[in-house]
Amino acid sequence: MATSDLIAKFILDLLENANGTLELQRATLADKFNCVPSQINYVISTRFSPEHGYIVESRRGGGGYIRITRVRSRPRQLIMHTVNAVGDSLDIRTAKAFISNVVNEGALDKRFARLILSAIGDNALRPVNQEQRDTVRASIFKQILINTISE
Amino acid sequence: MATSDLIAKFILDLLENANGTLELQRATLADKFNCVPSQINYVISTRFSPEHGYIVESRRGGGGYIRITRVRSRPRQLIMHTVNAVGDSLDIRTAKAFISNVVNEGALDKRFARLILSAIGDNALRPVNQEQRDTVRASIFKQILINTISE
DNA sequence: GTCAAATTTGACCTTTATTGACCTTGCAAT
DNA sequence: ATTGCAAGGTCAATAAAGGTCAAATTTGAC
Repeated sequence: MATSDLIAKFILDLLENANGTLELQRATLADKFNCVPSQINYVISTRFSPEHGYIVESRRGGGGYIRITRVRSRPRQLIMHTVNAVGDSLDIRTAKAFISNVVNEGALDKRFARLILSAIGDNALRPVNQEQRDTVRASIFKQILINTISE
Repeated sequence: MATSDLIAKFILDLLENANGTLELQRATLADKFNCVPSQINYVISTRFSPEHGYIVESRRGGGGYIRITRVRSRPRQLIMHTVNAVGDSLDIRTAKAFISNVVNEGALDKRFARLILSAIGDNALRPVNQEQRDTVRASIFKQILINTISE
């Protein structure tokens, strides 16, 4: 397993035990995993972004820290929030982040998630030219989410 | 026996021992069989596609992998039949007909059906211009159906 | 023996991870 | 205010995977 995955898993564990919020020292953590400090930033920005459902705050200087907080909201709300967060354009990476967040929060079934992914994946959108893909992706994504909660 | 067959057999064995799911390194495997890495893709796409009942996921970059999972699927024939019946273009009326047929046959859940409809409806495809819509619709539709039978 | 399908190869591309040099901010002792 | 250390932040270069596509070759049916 890649170092970044291990770090992410470690943070996830901490969050679990700490009931959704934690503070960590970048240098210390980097040391624990024998990596450079900036890799911690990499992990945080790729796996603990707002799209993934986390808020990250930090402070530099003596006694500095990085605080990660997991945000939860009720399913319907979360989905609407997600719909609103998606703009007119959506790349596949960001889409994946949104989806995994919604799944993690229990607001969406895994099977649905996979189905959505297949609908907005590059394979399905092959007939759409590159410049338009992200726009179409955003549209489909939002439409599906909206339909998911209606009824 | 052709190399591709040997590779396929090897993967099949691994799947057997690993109870239906496995992760492999493309380069390593290619090395083991003295072939170029892309031949692994060839084997996977010709013998472990969703149509054959497998889900393949992968990740690039450091610590990358290819994961193959064998899946159960009962109403596969009907769905595959439908996939094959859809050409390169699909208007919304025909799509609805296909979907309701599959639903009536019990091969697809109603909720899934609704989701698919919202993904290929004119609302979702608004950003796509008229001339291209049916093409895109066909592509998304097939992609979703194929993914539906895996899982 | 011919032709189409399947396989094999390789050049080139994209994505993800890792690393390190350099930058900014906060705090506290002068 | 100034200075110095203690954090954390940024960004670009490089490395480490896997993906794609089409040309070349082999195989098999007829």
